[in-house]
Amino acid sequence: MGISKDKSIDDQIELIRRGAVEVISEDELRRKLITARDEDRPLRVKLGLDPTAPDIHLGIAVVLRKLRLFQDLGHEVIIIIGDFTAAIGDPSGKSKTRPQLSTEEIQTNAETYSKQYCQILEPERTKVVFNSEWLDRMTFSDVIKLTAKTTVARVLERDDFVQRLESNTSVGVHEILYPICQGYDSVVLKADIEMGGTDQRFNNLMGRDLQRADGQDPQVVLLMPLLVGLDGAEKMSKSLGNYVGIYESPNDMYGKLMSIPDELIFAYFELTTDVPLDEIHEMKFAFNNGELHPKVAKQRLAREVVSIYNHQDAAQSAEDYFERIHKDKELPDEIPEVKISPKNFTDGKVWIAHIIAESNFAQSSSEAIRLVRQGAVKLNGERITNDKARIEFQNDTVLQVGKRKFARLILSNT
RNA sequence: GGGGAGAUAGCGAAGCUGGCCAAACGCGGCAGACUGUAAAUCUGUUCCCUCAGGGUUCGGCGGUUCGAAUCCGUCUCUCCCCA
Repeated sequence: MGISKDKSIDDQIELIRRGAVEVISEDELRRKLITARDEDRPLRVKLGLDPTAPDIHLGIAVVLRKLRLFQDLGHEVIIIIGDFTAAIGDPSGKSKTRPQLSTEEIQTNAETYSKQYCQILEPERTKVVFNSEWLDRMTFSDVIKLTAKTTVARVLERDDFVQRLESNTSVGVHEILYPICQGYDSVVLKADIEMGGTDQRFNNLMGRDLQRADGQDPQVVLLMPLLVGLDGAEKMSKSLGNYVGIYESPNDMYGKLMSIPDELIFAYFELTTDVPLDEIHEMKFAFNNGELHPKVAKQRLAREVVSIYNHQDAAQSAEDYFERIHKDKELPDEIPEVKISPKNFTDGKVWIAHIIAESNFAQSSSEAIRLVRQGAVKLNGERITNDKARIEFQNDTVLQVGKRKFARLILSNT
C-alpha cells in the first residue's frame, strides 16, 4: 500500500481543501505531498483528541473524515489521546477554567473513542498513542527547557486568554502550558500535518514553533470549521446537547438532521457528506431561486448522512419513519418503556405529575405540574390539563410530553 | 508583602438606606399557537413540595434583630492596583 499516484497533486489538494477553513500553508502542503510521492514515504498526519466527551458526533467526524481521506491517499494517521493534557483542560474557546478529569474517567473515555473512530478510519492505518507516554516522564528541568522555547507574550496573545484577562476571569498557569504540551506532541511524533478545528489554531501553530526550534520541518496545519450544532448557534458538542452522534440510530440521526435550521443545510452537505461540491452548488442555486424546497434538500442531507454510518436501506426506512411520525403525526414504532413504581398509588390511582417525573420527562413534580398546566401532556392521545388529576393506572398507557417525548408505561413490581 | 473591588437562581445582571424578595431585567431552557420537523414571531413558564397553602435559597460558617440577599464577625475563592 503506497502513496496514491493515480491522483495528481492538484487533485489531492483540492480534496484536502474541501470544507477546510485554512491550510498553513498550502505551499508547504504541496511540497510535502510531492516529497511523499517521490520518496514513497507516507506523511504523518496527527490529530489530538481530548478524551472528555467520549461520544463521537458529526462535528468531530468532520475532522476524522478528512483523516480518512489522507489514509485513502496513502498516508499514516496518528491519533493522540490527550490523556495527559486532559488532566490540564484545554482552555480553547472556554470562558472558564475547565474542570480537570480523573485518570479513570480519561481511561474509559479513551477506550470508547478507540472503539468509535473505527467507524470512520481504517483501523490498520491508524496509530493511537497516549501523550502521557512522553509528557508524564518529563522532569521539571525538561519542562523548563521546553518552555524556554516560547515566550509569555506569545502564549498570551491568544484570544481566549486575552478575553479572560480583560473580563477579570482567572487564567491558571497550568493552562498556559496546554498549547506547549500539545505542540510538543508534534515534536515527539515528528508530525507532517496536524489537523484540528479552527479553535485549535493557536495550539497547532505552537507545534510549528516548537518543531522549528527542534530543527524539524514544521507541520502543516489544516483547520476545519467547527460544525454548528442543531441549535444553529453554538458549535456542535456533547455538553451542549446539540449534536448528532455517529452511533445513534438511523431514526434519531435522520430526525435530528431534519431539525437543523435552513441556513445550515449546505454547510452540512459540504462538511458531513461526500456529495460532490458541484452538486452542492447546484442545489444551493436552486434553493436560492426557490426551486428547491428546503425540506427536500434536508431529506437528501439526512439520507446521505444516515447512509454513511449505516447500511444503505437504513436511510430510506428512517425517512419513511420520519414522515409517518411528523407528517402524519402517528405514534413512533418504538416507544421506550418506563417502569412506574406502585409506591405512589392509592386505590390503583396515581397522580399524573408523579408519572411524568418518574418517566424523567420532568426534573421535579413541580415541573411536571407546569407541563400539565401548559397542555403539554397527553395520555393515550388525550390531553390532560388538570394538574391534580389522578389517573387509573393501566399497563401500556402511552404518555406523551411535548411533541417528541413518548413513553409506554409499565407497572414495575417493586 | 501592601492597598482596593467582588462572590445573587443554568448564564449575564439588578437589589444591598433590613420586612412589599423565591428575588427585577436580558439570554438560555421548556411548553402552547403558527409551520415544512425547524427557524422567526406571539403567548405562557422557568427552586422544591399534590401547590388558592407550605418549605428551603442569594459563596461557607456564626452573630445582631420580632424579621437579613440586604447590618456585624470570620473563613474560602476571584479580580484589580502598587511593590
